Amino acid sequence: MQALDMAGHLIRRLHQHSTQVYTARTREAGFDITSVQFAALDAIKANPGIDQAGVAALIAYDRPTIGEVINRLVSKGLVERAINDADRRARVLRLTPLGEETFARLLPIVREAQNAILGNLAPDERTAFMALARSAIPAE
Amino acid sequence: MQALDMAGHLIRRLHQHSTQVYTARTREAGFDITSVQFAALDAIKANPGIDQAGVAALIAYDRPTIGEVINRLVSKGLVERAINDADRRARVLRLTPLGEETFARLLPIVREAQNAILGNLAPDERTAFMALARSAIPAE
DNA sequence: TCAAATTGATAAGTGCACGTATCAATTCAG
DNA sequence: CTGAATTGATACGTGCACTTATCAATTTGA
Repeated sequence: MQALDMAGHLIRRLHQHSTQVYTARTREAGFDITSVQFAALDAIKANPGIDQAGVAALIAYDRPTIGEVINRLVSKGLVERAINDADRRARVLRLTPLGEETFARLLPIVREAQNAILGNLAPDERTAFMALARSAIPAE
Repeated sequence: MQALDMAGHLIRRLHQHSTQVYTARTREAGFDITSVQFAALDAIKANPGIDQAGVAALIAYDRPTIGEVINRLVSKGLVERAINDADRRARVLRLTPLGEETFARLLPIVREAQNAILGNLAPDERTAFMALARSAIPAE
């Protein structure tokens, strides 16, 4: 068992833990919005009129994945998608009123989940971890 | 854009980066074995005769996922699966000779990839990161 | 001892995550 | 100005990752 203490394995375990905490907290609060969907909502809220490729670039996903994520957000009534008249290839995205309201209610829960994710670390360790993580991630 | 600097998002980006480095290195070397498949091979090599549930527990996956991973390893001829006569529910797993040989050739490449994954960190930062990651992951 | 609980495996379904390919729309270069 | 390259979106395929459900085999406990 050499794999267990490799960086890649630890990072995967962290990601697994992070996802489980996120899902548990948001479900408890009555939401059915995955972390990718939340990130997409956040990007669209901050950049109304952005297109799908823009969202993908902002939150570091590939376009096919984001296309399907947006599909789910549209079918949940949280996002509206329209053809951009200036560039007819692009789909202009905006939060619906329900999307705005849902995001506002979800945000504090997601924030709280972040503390829980690093709940095994002391406050100064959390800061150190976040700084190291930021450095380790390649620029783009 | 509040999500970008949240712990969950940083961890996801790290995981994405880690997977990309692993995949690039192993593909370059001519292998088609994912990181989960490698972890499973490692667990089976270290514990010949282990069953699927044992592998899942060791490397922290759910049983259905590991079942499919083992399927792929069996169809690649790297693992053999037999019914355990002592407990006929269980499938006893072992590396085939090809599995042994493949693992031996793959191991140094995977090890090298671990350094590359944390390539943006200085040596002492890597140690610190690994220690914080270990602490952050829940006990079991 | 035998019904109940547990355990190992698998099936079915959802949702990423990414590579590759394709198509349409736009931009750019000669 | 027009053919080539680029860009936005989508389709398709693979491989996780997990939940829930089901079934069979085993263990257990009254």
